[in-house]
Amino acid sequence: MSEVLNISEAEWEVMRVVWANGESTSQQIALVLNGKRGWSQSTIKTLIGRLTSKGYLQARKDARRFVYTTHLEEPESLKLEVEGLLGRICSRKKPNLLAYLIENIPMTAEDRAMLMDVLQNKQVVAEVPCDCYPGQCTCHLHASGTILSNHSYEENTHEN
Amino acid sequence: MSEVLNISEAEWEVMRVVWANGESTSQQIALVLNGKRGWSQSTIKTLIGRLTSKGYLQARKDARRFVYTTHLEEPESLKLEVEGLLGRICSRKKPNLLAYLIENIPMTAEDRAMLMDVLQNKQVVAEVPCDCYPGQCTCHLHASGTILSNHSYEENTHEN
DNA sequence: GCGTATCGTTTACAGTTGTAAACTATAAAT
DNA sequence: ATTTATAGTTTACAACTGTAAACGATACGC
Repeated sequence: MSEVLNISEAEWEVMRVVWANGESTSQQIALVLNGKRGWSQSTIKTLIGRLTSKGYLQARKDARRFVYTTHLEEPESLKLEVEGLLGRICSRKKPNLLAYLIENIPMTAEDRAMLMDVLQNKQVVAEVPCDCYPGQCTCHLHASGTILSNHSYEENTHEN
Repeated sequence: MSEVLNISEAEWEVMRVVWANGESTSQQIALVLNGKRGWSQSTIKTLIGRLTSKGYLQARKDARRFVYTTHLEEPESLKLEVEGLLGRICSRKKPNLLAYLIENIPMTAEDRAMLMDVLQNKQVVAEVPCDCYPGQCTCHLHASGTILSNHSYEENTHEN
């Protein structure tokens, strides 16, 4: 549960059907995705084929047709994808993104309470280190000013 | 600030340099990305070219060279990307993803307090509606228990 | 047994992405 | 003026994606 997934957007649509329904035939998948995206059976077959060779779907012969299953879990998969995206920004900016998401994801009172709880139990650190490659984040711009050991981005709100 | 971005992974690396340094020449960008990814100047030029034709970078002639800038903001861009990913799962599952992120994103006490605050002020809804296409989410499987009006996918989970 | 519907497999083909060499223009150095 | 360094533009090319038609095998209806 930590390698990088290689599921394209279109392939993801197929995975969702299998995640939602468990064992699925290409026909069932095609039914859903023909409705949702207008894709032909051919297209679905191609996508299933690709997912199968990538190892994300398993095919079990059942009488005349194949039944497809997956060992992947949807939540895990999405986590991997999201983590991939989060790797694109400085760690120090991630809490702000979180704030944005909290503001924009609709939730019930229970959800909120649950998140409250998670947040309350969250371990914090004294400082979140900038993990960007120098030149890709303003944290580093002033970092080497006086070489002051390791922490050195106290006034990053402005640059030159 | 709401269209879908089309910035590939490699292109994003270029954007980060411009976001971090503001006006940048291809040379500066190449310096950073040669260090980080080992890419040649040629590669950088290609990426810059693509970003420019996509309209994500603007080129201003400065003496003999071009200076590149962007009108995009990094946080906005990432939000768009993340939102794209979030569109891949049922809205009802998003709060759980949030919990996961809170648990896994390192933050300071201030960050946590800030998020607490955001959470405390968060408007909640009585119920988060499932926004999945039928057949791509289990929410729908049981949703039609007694209704059976227009939708007709109640027994797709099995076929002969 | 023979046509027909149904699967799965092969082939197709254009667009995007990663990665870069080759080519061209031009300014700087001598 | 000629070489050389530097910047940008064109061309390249394989892998991956989106989308599907064509082909082949086979089971079902009659």
